[in-house]
Order: sequence, then C-alpha cells, then structure tokens
Amino acid sequence: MYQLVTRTGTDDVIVATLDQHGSPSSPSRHLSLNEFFRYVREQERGTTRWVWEDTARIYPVLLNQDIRVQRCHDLRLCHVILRNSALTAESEIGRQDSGRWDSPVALEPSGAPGATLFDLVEADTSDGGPEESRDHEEFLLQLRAITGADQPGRLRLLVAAESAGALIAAEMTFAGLPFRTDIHDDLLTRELGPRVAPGYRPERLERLAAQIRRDLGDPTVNPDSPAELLRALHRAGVPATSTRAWILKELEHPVIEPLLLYKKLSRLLSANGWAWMDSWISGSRFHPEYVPGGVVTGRWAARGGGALQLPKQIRGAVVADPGWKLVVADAAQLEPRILAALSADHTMAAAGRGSDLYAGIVASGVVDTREHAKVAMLGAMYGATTGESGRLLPRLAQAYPRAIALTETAARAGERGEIVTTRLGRSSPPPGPAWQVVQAQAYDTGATASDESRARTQARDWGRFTRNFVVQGSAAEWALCWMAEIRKELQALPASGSGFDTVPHLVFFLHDEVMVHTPEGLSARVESIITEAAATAGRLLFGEFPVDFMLTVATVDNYAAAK
DNA sequence: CGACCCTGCGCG
DNA sequence: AAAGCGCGCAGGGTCG
Repeated sequence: MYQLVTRTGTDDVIVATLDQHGSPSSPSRHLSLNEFFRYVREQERGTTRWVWEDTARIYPVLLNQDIRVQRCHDLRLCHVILRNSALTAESEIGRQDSGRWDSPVALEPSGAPGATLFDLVEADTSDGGPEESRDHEEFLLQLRAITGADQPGRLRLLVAAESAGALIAAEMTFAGLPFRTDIHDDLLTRELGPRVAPGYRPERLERLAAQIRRDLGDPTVNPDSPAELLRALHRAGVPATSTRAWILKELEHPVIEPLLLYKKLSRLLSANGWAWMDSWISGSRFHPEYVPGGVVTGRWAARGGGALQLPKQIRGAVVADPGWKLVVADAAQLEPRILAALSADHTMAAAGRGSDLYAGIVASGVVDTREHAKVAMLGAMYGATTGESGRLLPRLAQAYPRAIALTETAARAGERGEIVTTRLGRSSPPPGPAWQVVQAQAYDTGATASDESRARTQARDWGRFTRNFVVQGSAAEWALCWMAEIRKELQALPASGSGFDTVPHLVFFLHDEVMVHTPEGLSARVESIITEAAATAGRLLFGEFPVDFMLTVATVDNYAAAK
C-alpha cells in the first residue's frame, strides 16, 4: 500500500492512500502538520510506503519530531532513473521532454532565514493543476514505466534502493558523525602549532615557509602559489614540470623535503583545520549533507565539509560516545567482484571466494604479486592502455575472458556514442551535442588529420567513461542494497527508545564502506547484521551466482583504529 | 566586489 | 602531467 504525501501550504498536507496500481482506495485526507505527524506514527505500525516528491526536504521535518519511516518512494530521484534508463526508454517518462522532475537537486533546505522547510516547497503553477494531482500523475507514470519494462524486477529493486538511500542520507545528516573537537584541536596544534587568526600561518607552517624561501634563495616566494613557486624552483635550478607532490618527490634538492611537508600541513589547515571545525562540527557531531544520486553513476555526492574526503589524518577524532562503539565495515575489492558477477565470470569469482580477490589472482598464477593484480584490475576497469597496467592486461584477459570482454564491450559502446546500463537499470547519459559535432566532423569529406585524431581521442575518453560506468554504477547499487538491508535489520532490533541517542544507527557511508554507531552491548549483533546484509545484497543483484562479497569489519572506539 | 577558471589534493 | 574512472573543496589568479 502507498500513501502519497503532498504539501499544499504552510500547515496543510494532503495524504492519499493508493492501492498497488496507484489508484486511490479512499478519499484524500487533508491534514494539518501536527495531524500529519500523528498519522505517520500510526501508519508506521504497519507497512506502508510513503510516496513524496523529495525525501531531502520532507523527511528532516519528520526526523525533527522523532519520527522515522521504514519505506518511501522518492519521486524526484526515481524520475531521473526512469527517464534515463534504457529499460524504460519506450515508456512515457522515457520519451518526455525534460521538465520539473528533472531539475537535479532541490533548494537548499536551510535556505531563507526564518523559512520553514515546508515554505521552501515552492508552488509550481507552470504545469497547471494542483500539486497533489501533479504528484499523483507522476507516480502513475513511474509505476507504468516500471511495470512495462523488460526487467521490472530490477527496476523495482533499484527505485526501492535509491529511495531507501534517500532516507538513510537524511538520517545520517540528522544524527551526525560523532566527532571530538578536543582531539581534533590537539592534533591540529601538534601538527601546525597553536591556532592563529584566519589568514595567518600557524607557527610550524611559518617556519617551513621561511626554510623554503632560504633553500630557494628567494625571500618573498609564496609557497601557496603554484605559479610563483614553479618560477622560484626553476631559478634555483630545480627542473620541476609542475608543483604537484608526486612530481616533486622524484626530484633531488634540499627544498623538496620541507616543501612536501609544507604542502601536507597546509592542506590539513585549509581543508580540515579550525575553520572547518567551526563550520561543520556542532554538538560533538559532524553534519555533512549527503546527496543521493549526486553522481551520474548512482554514487552519492556530498555538499559542504567534504564529507566523502575525510582524510585518514583526522579520523582519530571520530570517536564513539561513552558506552558506545563504532562498527566500521568495508567491502573488500568491491568493484572487481561486481565485475566478476556482472560478466558471470566464474573463474574470477572463484579467485575471490573466501579470500582477498587480488591474492586469489596471484594464487592462480595470473600475475606475480598482489600489487600487480590490483593495478591490472584497476587498469581494466578504468581503461588504462599504457604503463604497467597496460602491460598486464593481456594476462588478465587470457585468464578472465568474460570479465574483460564486458569492460571492452562497454568501452566500444561508449566510443560509438551509445549508452550503457548497470545491473539494476541505471543508464549512462548520452554524450552531449558537442561530442556529436566533433564525431560528425571527422567523417566530413574535408576532415583533416587533426579533426580525426580529436574525434578519436574524444571517443576513447567517452569509452573509458562508459567502461567504468557499468562497474562503478553496479557497485553503487550493491552498496545501496547493502545499506538498506543494514538499516532494515537495525530498525528491527528490540529498541529501548526511538531517538538516535538510544538505538544503533548508520552514521557514515563512503561508497563501499559503512559505519554504525551503537551501544556497546549490541556491537556483536551489529557486526553480524552488516555481514549478513552483504550476502543479501549480493543475492538481490546477482541471484545465486556464486560470488562472495567479503567485508573487513571492525568494532572500534575511533575511526582511525579501523584498518 | 563576485563569477569564473586553474591548480592541487583529499576520498573511493 | 600520473598510465586510467568518479567526485568536492580551497586558494591563487584573472576578468568585468
């Protein structure tokens, strides 16, 4: 059963109960906000799926009332999937011009001062008709697109997983990641020196800058300016071609060591220093905003605070509350395992069975070291052609012809400008008009050699994108299913309360890694939930195909201790 | 002053 | 300017 929720005014919500085909099964209810809250609590005692325009805007309002829901259907996120999917290309949604449902991301929830979240759900009159029927029509189109598709089961799973992800993202933003500013401050002080006003260099950085100037014989060079720094290096006889750390590492000169250290510390200060702490940590929690579906492949993005780039350097400040633990799990060699399953490559799947997949490749005698196995696999999935990775590829292709054929097929499709599709049905965007123009030019009678080479380069670039899209996107689907399953099982635990300060809950997600903050006594149970959920996710995507999704799981007090 | 691009680097 | 995918962010620099 579905309940379609439409906001129509500051204190007005319309809820329509729909049957499995999306038809209203009773007259709509017009509720005030408070009545709506009560209604949601009531309905959550059963199983209902809430259908609404945008989880990111409506769910925080419920979370604020200490209300969590089990299931939803996010019209905006699902629309994007169905409009672009090759599996629903012939549906009405697939044929539509882009409209209001295609606008990428909603308004900033924290937008205008004094505005409530609901105020920001702007009335849209351009399509005519009241919002409720607009949402209802969209939902019907989505249900029809799914039902009419070749593989409705896959799409059904995908839209459910995507929507569950939206709930999880809102919950993680709301609950926040436990973060100790005192530990962070100690770490910054130890590395950089005592805190100074913005715009000034802390003591240790200032000393390094002075040393760099001395070593370069240039009393004024600003090490934060790549252009200036490069000129100064040249004047000092250092043949650097750029000021990137990995380039500098190859060079011999007294300035290199202090310079590399300066770069490292200066990055810490600018990306995760005191200013970052002031902006993003409140109440001992880091509250980044996650953006489900923010990446074309279906991965999440994040906005503000660089949540998905939290450096290893500062993970020691992510600390469980007293009496609580962090359970951290990451999927080992996720993408190669996904590739093995996608291509039904039994040999590659066997290499990863019950063990490190790269070690399994070595044990099979395909390559000689784990490092080679890794670089070869990554190269195969990213489209490397030269270097060590390129040299190792033929061996991989010989040992795992099915897996490599899948990546090659995806690359060729992209080079022809075609779209590719993940396991559950998310399709890549077609290349834009500029791409098509360049390709067309190469076939023109007057095409020059440079037209042709430009077209070839561009085609290969797009091929590398589609090659990777299939694997990265399917891995993202696996991760969503994994996380949705974890959430479901955590919610099913007997609870001593309802708030995030009493029950185990997800607090972090990083593509192939999750973190649960849990009362200490439940950590063993949480570990097994996470482990079982990985196997469940594998079955949801790949049925009985015998591929293992191995995890490393650790129960720790702080994030740095995991791994 | 903001808008924009470039460089560089963090994460998977 | 990594040999090859996907991101976000900060600071320098330029332009209007």
